[in-house]
Formats: sequence, structure tokens, C-alpha cells
Amino acid sequence: MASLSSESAKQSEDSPEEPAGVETNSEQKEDSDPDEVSERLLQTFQKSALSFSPDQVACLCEALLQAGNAERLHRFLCTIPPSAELLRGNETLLKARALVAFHREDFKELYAILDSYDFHPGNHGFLQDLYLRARYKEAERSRGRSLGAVDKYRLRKKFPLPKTIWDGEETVYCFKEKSRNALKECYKSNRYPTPDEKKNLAKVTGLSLTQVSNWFKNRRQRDRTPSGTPSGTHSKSDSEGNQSSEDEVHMDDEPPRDPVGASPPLLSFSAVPGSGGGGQLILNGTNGFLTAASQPLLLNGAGLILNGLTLGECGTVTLSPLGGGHHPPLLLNGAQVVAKPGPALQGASLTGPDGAGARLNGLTQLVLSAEAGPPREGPALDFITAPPGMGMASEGAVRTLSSSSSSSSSSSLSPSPSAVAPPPGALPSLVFAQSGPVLPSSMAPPGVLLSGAVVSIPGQQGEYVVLSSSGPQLAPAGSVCQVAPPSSSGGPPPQVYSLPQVVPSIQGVPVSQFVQRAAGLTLGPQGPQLGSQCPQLVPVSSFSSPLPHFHAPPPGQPPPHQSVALGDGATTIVSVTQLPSGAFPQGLSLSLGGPLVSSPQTKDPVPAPSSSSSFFTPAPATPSLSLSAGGGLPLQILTSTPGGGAAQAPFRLNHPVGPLQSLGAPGVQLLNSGVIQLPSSPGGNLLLGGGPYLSVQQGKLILTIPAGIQLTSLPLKGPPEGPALPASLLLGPPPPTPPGALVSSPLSCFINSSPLYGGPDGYASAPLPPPSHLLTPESLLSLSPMCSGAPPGPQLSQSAWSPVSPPGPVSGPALYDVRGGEGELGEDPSLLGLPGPALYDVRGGEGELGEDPSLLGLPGGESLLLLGGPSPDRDGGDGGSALGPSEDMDEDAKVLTQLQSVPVGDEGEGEDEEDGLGL
DNA sequence: ACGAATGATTAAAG
DNA sequence: CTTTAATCATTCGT
Repeated sequence: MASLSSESAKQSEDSPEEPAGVETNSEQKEDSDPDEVSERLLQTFQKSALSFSPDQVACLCEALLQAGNAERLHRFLCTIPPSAELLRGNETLLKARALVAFHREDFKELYAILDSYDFHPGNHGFLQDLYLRARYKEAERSRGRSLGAVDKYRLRKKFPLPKTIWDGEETVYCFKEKSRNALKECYKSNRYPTPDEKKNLAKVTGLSLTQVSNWFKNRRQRDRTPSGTPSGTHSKSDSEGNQSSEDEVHMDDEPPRDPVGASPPLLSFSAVPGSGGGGQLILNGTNGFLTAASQPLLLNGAGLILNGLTLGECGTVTLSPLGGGHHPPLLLNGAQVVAKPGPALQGASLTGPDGAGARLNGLTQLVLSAEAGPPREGPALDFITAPPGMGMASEGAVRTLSSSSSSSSSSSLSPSPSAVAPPPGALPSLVFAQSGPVLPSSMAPPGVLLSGAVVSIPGQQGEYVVLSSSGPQLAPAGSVCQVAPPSSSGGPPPQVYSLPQVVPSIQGVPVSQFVQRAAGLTLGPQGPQLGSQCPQLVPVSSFSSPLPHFHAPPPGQPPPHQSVALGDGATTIVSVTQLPSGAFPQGLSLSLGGPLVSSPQTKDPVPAPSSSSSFFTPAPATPSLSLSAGGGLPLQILTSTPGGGAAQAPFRLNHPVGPLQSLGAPGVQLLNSGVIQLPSSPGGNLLLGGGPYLSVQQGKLILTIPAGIQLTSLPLKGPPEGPALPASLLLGPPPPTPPGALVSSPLSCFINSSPLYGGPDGYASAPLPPPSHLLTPESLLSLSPMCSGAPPGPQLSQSAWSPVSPPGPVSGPALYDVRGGEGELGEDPSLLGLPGPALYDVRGGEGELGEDPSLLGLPGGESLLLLGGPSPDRDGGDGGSALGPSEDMDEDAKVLTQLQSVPVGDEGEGEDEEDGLGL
């Protein structure tokens, strides 16, 4: 009997009809049996209830809740003294009582219960569902009819969820206009985008792959309404008519139509037959995506090649490399230009000086000059970013192209407060990438370097390399990269130009919060200098609020050292500024918000000839370099020179000019998060010859650490005060190491510092014990942003990545991926208490196991570097290399799901009870 | 309330 | 897995 009772109690609850026990049924009627059993069970419970410990009671409640039998649950609860202490703070009991109240239709009681206690986010989903169902039922009762979806919607609006069971985050339903435009553009040229195209679109729009697919699916379906609903296409007409502009660009198939007619957007391509090749306009893009949303886009030039170029909606983007130079004036290979339509964008233009073409492919740079438009106020929204992969100065020397038109004295650099005006005498070599009105025309014609490009000015004492890559998705605000002009040795007082970064704007979300927070973290330690100079650099971390513990220490305590990892920001910025007075960066910190991909020593993808790819810090003294990777897309590298050092040659980053991977997905890929510290030999420069180098490819920042390099997990001693833990804490647990992941041997030794990994070697070889199951959704969540899962597969790289980032902020809808493998628990995103627009990739992935980053958590203080780069990705070499990273990003994208308001159950009466309830 | 627009989900078919 | 067709759900304007 006993056995029987237990079984039936749990199994047959839902449907009495269920063949709980076919065998047994044969004898009896179904109805009686289950009831009887349940009754027995209940009685048993009742009898022993008093003797149960609170935990046991809770357990029983949970079981009954799961079973969904409110009635029995009610009776059980009745046996418990109402005032018992057990009830206090016991959410399970509260849930049970709430459920009972709901079933008894004692809504007042239900609401009272819900309002009485701040429930754990884990219970939010359940309670929200209960709450809404109660509201619906109440309404149904009063109206005497069942409610439709709209009625429910109105009720939800009318009766917002109690704060006690809701984190207050709202959900966004529609895609952003920009995203839609991008989708439309693509749709025009191709109704059936290839997976690659979809991925690219997803990145560009900030939507998940699924969303993109759904969109196309819906679009095709609705477009194809020849017979059915004639009226449908009312507004759609525009689909073809209006935006005419870009189609041509993409596909040749369509006859060029004259865009002009349309009022708004003006897109003109005028290939001027020029010398040499003749005017040719080549827009070749795998993922090419060119959008001039409603803004005028002018591409004017002889030989204009845009390969794999993504031009996002832009304000006015003018590419006018006219000049009939010998070279194709403008060559954007794998470039991505995105400009946000800002209030005033007119001024932005990309122009190549005559004669000199801007070639972003590997050699040259594109100069961006702000047109003389009236300076407009407002943050510069526009930005142009080129995926890092492309623009680099291969030769090491950067040519600065100044546009003839704009040149003038460089009075003020940028509107941003933080920006420091360049000394008049400053070198023109200043690299600045920003478009938009923001830059006063007055700005000297600094060469513009598309972010992502690396500029190095060799020879100079003060050399700098500025490397900035914007987040993968352009979407987020623009990033500006600014380099301080090398103060030539004796020159003008070396000023450091700050890198103003436009903070990614998250749609209605006050970014400021994040920013401030982030700023505090990042800059705080840095010292006044930096802080003041480039406050804006801080990537926004979208998830900051929800997971406070994740982040840095409370305000009071900034992380001790320079390395700070921000969860993720929307944008990635890497800036290296040189300090004046020869100070070299003692403390150099690199924080990567985004995933970093490092290729294990096994392979040096790029043999770095000294000049081309090397990453070293010449600096003397005690430069310590710490690299911490957070999870998120954004990548941030800041270097400052805290103490005055003597060294003049600060820090140099050269990165090999890779062949571009034209794919435009800029993203930062981080395989392993951790902190890397490179202790420099005292007094000596730290030279990592052949050493690790950072390269940016396709928007991804890749850190390659060849074997042989020593990285020590040095203590962040610097800051005496701070608790040591910071680094690891901040970062979150390092991503689980993928089983297959290789850890570079050299590194491994350092790794051992972390307790988690037993031994150096063990780490690599032994698969982590997957305690994953233990993780609660919440825990996963907390970890997630940073180290989004460990991918089960060999290819770790993927796991690490969170697609979101860039776009995340970009688009309004918050995306959450909280599913664990089974997902049972995690079912509601909402319960996790996620903050707004942030995106999370918490999925356990198929293989749930690997995930617990938490396990990996580093002990305080120690920094851990895990570079287990999956070699696979990178190996491909340049050509192929691109793939690896990009793919990763995509994957996660799939997982994302739009957060919806609480699921509404609509069932009718009591019968269905459990469905909604059962998690 | 009503209906349109739009995103998501589901089932069936390849 | 991807596509289609059908349908549901959410918003928003009227």
C-alpha cells in the first residue's frame, strides 16, 4: 500500500484519468482509486504533520504544490498551526498558502500573501502566474465571460505585479526601428537569407538568430498574401517602394532604380569614372548590409569597394573618396560602418582625401572628417566603426589623411567633458574615430581611424597604439578611440587625450547608472588622471543591477588593483593612452569585458614579426599588466601610467595585420576569463617577444599567448588595502574549462594557483566534475554574464560568448536565456530578477555539466589566467579564423529568448490547476 | 472594445 | 534543421 500511495500521489495527480496504474485499475474505477490514495497520503501527512520539522513540512508542501492538488494542500496546511514559526520566511509555505487562496478564490487573501513578503526571485514566476491568473479569474467572474488575450493584456496593465514578486523590469515587445529597417533591407534583396546572413543580421540588429528567422518567416508569410487578405499590405507598400535605396546595393539582380525620387533617404552612389580602373563601385559583401535607413547615404567615389561592409543606418554617411588617385580611393573590406541616426548627423562623412585613397583593408586608413556642419549638441551618437579586423596599419606607420575640407585648428576635441583638448601643436597623428556632429568641424583633420584599427606610430618615443574595437554590434553607441599624440620627446606637454567613448545607450534604460557604476569601478583605481580623462570609457554593464555581488566591491572599495573587469558592456573599447612625461604605464590594466579568445600556444597563428605583431611592454619599472576578462562583449583595455615612470616607450600593441576576415562581426570573444598578470622583470621591460599578442580580428579581440610565455598569477599586490579577492570576484568564475580546451602548458603552472583546478595538468585533462546540477538557476544566472557557460563541446569558445552584448543594449527587448538543460526550474526568466535590458546567457547548454563556473571561482586575490583557447577557431588562419569567433556569437544568439511578461495561464476552472503551477 | 501590426509558437512537411 | 501555414499573443491607435 505504501508504495502505491506514494506513487499515485505524485504521479497521478494531474489527471485522475491517468493510467496511474493500469494494472490496478483493472480492478477498480479510476476515480475512486486516486482519490483514495491521495486521501490516504494526506491522512498520513496530517497525522505526522505535527512532528515534522519545518523543513519537512516545506518539503511536503513543495510536493503537494508540484502535484498541484490544492485541495489536499489546503487540508494539509490546515493541520499546521497557522502561527507556527515555520510559516515565517518560509516561502514554500507561503506559496502553498497562496495557491490555496487562489483555488479557494480568496483573491484578497492571495494578494495579501503576495504583498506580505519579498519573495525570492526563484519563486517569482510561479507567484506572478498565480497573481495574474487571480486577476483574470476575478475579471472573468465579474464580467461573466472568459477573457481574451487583449483583456488580459489590459488587466496586466491595470494591475501591475506586486513588487514583491517582480523585479520591476519591463519587457519590450517590438523590435527597434533600426533593427526592422535592417531586416527589411536584407529582405528586399533576399527573402531567404542564408544562415550566415541571418547571423550577421542578428548581430547587426541585436536580435537573436531566432528572432531574425522568425521575422523573415513572418514576413514571407505576410507578404505572400496574394489571395487571402488583400488589404494587408497597406503600410507595407513601403517595403518596396520607399526604401528603395539599398536594394541595388546588395544585389545586382535588381535593376538600378533611381532612389532619388523618394523623399527621404538619399542614397547615391556615384562611381566616378576615374583614372585607372575607372569608376567602379563594388559592394561585395557576404554579409554586406548597407542601410541608409532614412538618412541620406552618399557613397561617392571612384573605385569604391565595400566588401563585407556593413553600413548601418546612418545618419549621413558620406564616403567620398573621390580623387582619382591611382588607388582605389576607398576600400573597406570587412568593414562595418554604423552610424546611429542622430539628431544631427549630417556632418559625418567619411572621405578620402583626394588622391589618397582610404584603404582600410590592411594598409591604409580611412579618414573621417567631420563636415563643417554646425556643431550640434548632444552626445555624438553616430559613430563609425570598422571591425577591428580590418583596419590596421600594417606598416606600422599610420598615415594620417586629412581631409582637405575640414582641416582647421584643432580647437576643441570633443564635446565630451572628459576630453582634453589637444594641444595646438599636437600632432595631427591623433587618431580619432568618431563621426557626427559632435566633432566640431574645427577639429583638426586628424586622421580618423576606424575603431578597431591599430595605429602605431613607430619611432616616436611616445608611441602609441590605439586600438579600439567597438562592440560587435555596432548597435551600441559608438565608440571613440582617441590616441594621445605622442608627445614627442621634448615636445609640448604631453597630453593624454582621453578616449571619449560614447556610452552605449540602452534603449530606455538609463545607462547612466551603469556607467557610473562601471566608471567607478574601472576608473577608480586608476587614479584621478585616468578617471578624469576618460570616464566614458567604461562599458556599460547591463547586468549590473541584478547581480551586485558579481560586481566589484562596493563603492567604498574599489578593486585594489588596476584590473577591473566589468561585466560586459555594450561596447568594446580598448584604449591605450600614453602618459605624458614619459611615464610609462606602470600598471597597465587590460580589462576585457568581452570574451577573449586566446589561442593556446599550440599554435601561433600569427608569427609575429617584431613589428607586425608583438605585444610587449617596454616599460621599465613595475609595470604589471593585468588582463581580466569579463564576460560580455565589450572589451576594454585601458592603460594608464599611474606612477610616473621614466620610460618613454610605453606600451605598444601592434597587431598583425591580418587578412581581414571580412565578416563583420565584431565581437570580442573570450574563451576564458581570468586575470592575467604579466609581471615585468623589475626594472626591465617586459618583453614578450613572440609573446602574447593581441590581435583584433573581426572585431574580436584575440589574445594569443604562445607557449613559453610566463604569466604569473601575481598578486595584485599593489593595493594594499583592498581585499585581495577582487579580480576573480569581479570576473566571476572563470568559465569552465572545456574538456577539450587546451590550456597552454606554460600557463598551466600559474593556473594551479586556483584551488579549483586541482593541478595544473589536471585541469586540462580532467573534465571538470560537473556539479552543475546543483546549481540553481539563480546561481547560474549570477554567474552567467561573465562566463557564460562552458560549452560542453570541445569548442569552448562558443560557450563563452554572449551575443548579446553589443546588441543587447541596443535593442530594447531584454533577452534572457535562462534555461538550464532541463529548464525546469528556471522557467521564468522573470524570476531571476534580472534587470532590464541586459542579456544573459545562462544556458546550461546541452551539457549541463560544464557549467558551473562557480566552482571555478578563484579564491580571493589570485588572479587566474585561463587561456585555453580552443585552437580550433583560430587555426584557420586568417581566412578561416574569422569563422570561429563569429560562430560562437551566433550560437548563443539562438538561445536567447525574448522575455515576455508573465505567462498567462488561462484555463478555465479549477480543473486545470496544475499546469501552470507545476514548474 | 475593435482591429491592425507584429512577434512568437506550433504542427506538418521537406 | 528549415520552411510553410495557421494561430496565438502583445501592443497600440482609435
